Amino acid sequence: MEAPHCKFETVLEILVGKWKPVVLFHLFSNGTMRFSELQKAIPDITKKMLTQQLRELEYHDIVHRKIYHQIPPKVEYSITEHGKGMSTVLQAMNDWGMSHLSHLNELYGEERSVESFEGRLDEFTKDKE
Amino acid sequence: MEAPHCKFETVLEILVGKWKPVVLFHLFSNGTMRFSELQKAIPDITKKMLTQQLRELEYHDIVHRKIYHQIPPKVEYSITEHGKGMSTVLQAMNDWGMSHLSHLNELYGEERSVESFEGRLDEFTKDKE
DNA sequence: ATACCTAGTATACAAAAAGATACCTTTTTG
DNA sequence: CAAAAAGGTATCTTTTTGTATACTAGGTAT
Repeated sequence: MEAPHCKFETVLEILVGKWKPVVLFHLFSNGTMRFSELQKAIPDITKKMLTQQLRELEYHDIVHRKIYHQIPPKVEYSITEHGKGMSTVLQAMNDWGMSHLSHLNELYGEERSVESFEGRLDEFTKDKE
Repeated sequence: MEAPHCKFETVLEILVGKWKPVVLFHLFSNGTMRFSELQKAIPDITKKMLTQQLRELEYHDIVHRKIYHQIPPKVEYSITEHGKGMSTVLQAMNDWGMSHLSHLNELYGEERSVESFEGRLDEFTKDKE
């Protein structure tokens, strides 16, 4: 059975936040991106949220922030070496996540998607046998 | 560099929630547990929260709920077969998480812990460089 | 002189998640 | 008759997250 001996919460700490997955996705895919490029890539995010999520990732040394002292300002973000080490974990999460999605499809039918989880949950919460 | 091609969010969906990690930890460790045993194992959780987290895990077919139709009621929770398949992911998260913790310790000093992340973040948010 | 550029910050507000507390069920025990 | 037992639900309040909007800095182009 292999009980995991706790502390996967550390990874959660890093990834939790509405926009962190997308931000990471873009940085992992594109390498180095400016603040404004990230904004364009994630149209619905506000500056405040983008800044916040980036700062949290920077705190965990997942993302590096390079400031060019110019006017107008230029700031580039990229995945740190330490951050790259997380990619195997993300890959593992991704792979199992995919198979989990098809498992959910088997259970609840095809008209499922990650976004519609909540709606389904309500129905489910009602007692059944 | 190996860019993870997205959708690790599915795993986040399952694990996010203040009490999910602890609940899973106990179920993975102890096998089958009654509602009240979980409550005792996690003293600060309220019934409402425990129920909610369990229902969400049940929805994802990670946790199974077995009802004994007795008075007083008896309900047992356990990890499903599908849920056991997640243990490798949790293990990966756990392992990298541990190394990440020591990395943080190198960066910020020993008086660090998972719980004190936030306090540190505030200091960090202020511009540096 | 004014507008524009980028990468933010400040402030106020709305929405979502979590906490506190009380109540319900049905049978057995005192 | 009242209390206890286990596993909840209902309702309300508080806390945490996220959104919307306006504003800033300092130099360049018009």
